[in-house]
Amino acid sequence: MKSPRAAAERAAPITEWEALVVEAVGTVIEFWRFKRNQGRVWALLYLRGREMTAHDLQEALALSKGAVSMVTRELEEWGVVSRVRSDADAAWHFHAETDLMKMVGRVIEKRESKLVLGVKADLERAERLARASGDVPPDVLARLHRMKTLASVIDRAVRGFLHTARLDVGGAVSVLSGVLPVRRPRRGSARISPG
Amino acid sequence: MKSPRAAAERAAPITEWEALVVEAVGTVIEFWRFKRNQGRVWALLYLRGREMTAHDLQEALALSKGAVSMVTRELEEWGVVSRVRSDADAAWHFHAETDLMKMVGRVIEKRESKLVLGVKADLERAERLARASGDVPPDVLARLHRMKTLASVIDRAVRGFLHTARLDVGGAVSVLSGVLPVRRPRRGSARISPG
DNA sequence: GGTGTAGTTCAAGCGCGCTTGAACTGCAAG
DNA sequence: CTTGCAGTTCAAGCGCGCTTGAACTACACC
Repeated sequence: MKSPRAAAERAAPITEWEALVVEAVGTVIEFWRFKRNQGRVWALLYLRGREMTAHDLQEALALSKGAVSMVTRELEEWGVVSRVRSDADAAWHFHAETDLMKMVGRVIEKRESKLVLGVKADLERAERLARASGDVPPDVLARLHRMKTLASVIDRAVRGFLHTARLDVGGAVSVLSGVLPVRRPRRGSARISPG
Repeated sequence: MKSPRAAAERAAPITEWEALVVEAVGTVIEFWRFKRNQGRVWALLYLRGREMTAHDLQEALALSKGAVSMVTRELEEWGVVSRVRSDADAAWHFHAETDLMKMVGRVIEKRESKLVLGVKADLERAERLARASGDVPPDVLARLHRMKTLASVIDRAVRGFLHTARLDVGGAVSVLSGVLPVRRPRRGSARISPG
C-alpha cells in the first residue's frame, strides 16, 4: 500500500452507542442553528478523546472530503477544535477543545445583536416616517411605540439568558474538561458525578 | 358590483412605514422559528388596531388565498389572533390579541422540551450500551457521563431563560395592550392583571 | 523533474419546508 | 335550482442552504 502508517491506524468504525451520542449532539447543535455535522464532528472528537485525521472523520461519520474540510475549518475558527501536525504522520490531526458552549454562546450573541440592531433601526425609521406623514392616528403611533418597547424587553431578556448561560456554562466547561466546579448548595446542582 | 360593502371598505394598501414594521416583526418571528408570514399578519393586525378580512390581509401583505387561510388558522390556534363575524359583512374579520410573547414562550418551551427529552434518552441509552459492551475505556465513559451533565446544565439554562422571559413578557403584554407595567425593581410578582 | 497523498474550493445537485393556486365545500341571495 | 363569494385543502412548484465531488493547490518523497 501507499501509506502504511495511515493504514495501520485505520479509523475505528463508529459503534452504535457512539452514533447515538454523535447524533444527539448533532441534533442539539442543529437546533442552535449550527450545522449538524459541526456538532457530529466535535462530539466524536470529544468522546473518543484522541486525535483523529480528516480521513478518520470522513469514514467514521460518512462525510465527504469537502464536508470534513469545511466543517473542521469552521470549528477551528470558533476555537472548539484544534489541529496539530503529528510527528508520526504527515497528516493533520484534530482534537476537541472542551469549551463548546463558549462558542455557542458567543455566536448566538452575535447573531442576536445583529438581528436586534436591524429591527430597532427599522422600527425607528418607521416611527419617523409615520410621524412625518402627519396623518397617522395617535393610537397607531402609540402601538408602534409600544412595539419598540417590546423589542427592548425581548432584547434584554435574551441578553440576560446569554449572560446566565455563559455563567452556567462556565461550570459546564469544567464539567466537560473533567474539572469539578465548586459545589454550591444552590438549586438541584447535585448532579455532578465524582470523577 | 356584487358586493358593495366589501368594495367600499377596500383594504388600505400598506404604507412604507407599515411595511417596515411588518417586515421587522416578520424577521423576529422567523428567527424564533415561526413562519415569517405569521409575524407579518399579526403585526399588521396589531398595528392597525382594527379588524381586517382575509381578503384585506391578502392584498396588504401580498399573500395567496391559501397562505392567509393557513396562517390565520395557526395564529388563531395559538390564541394571538381571533376571528369575529361582523354584522355588516358576511366575511370573517380578524383582530390581534396582545399576548404575542406568551404564545412564543409557550411554543418554544414545548419545542425545547421535546428536544431535550429525546437527547437525554439517547445519551442514556448510549451510556447503557457502552457499559454493556464492556470494552469501553473508563475515561470515555466519564466523558459520556459529562455530556449528560452538560445537557442538564443547558436545559436548566434554557428553562431559566424561558421563565424569566415569561415574566418579563408579562410586562410586555401590558406594554402592548397599553397598560403600563408597575415599575417593580424586583422580579417575581410583576404579574399585572388589568381585569 | 515525477508521483502520490493531504487538504481546499466551488459550481452543481439535492432535500426539505414553505407557498401557490386550482379544486373543493359551504353558505346566502336570487 | 343556479350563481357568486368566503374559506379550506393539498399536490406540485419553488427557494434556499447544505452537501457533494471533481478540479485544484501544496507538500513530501523518490
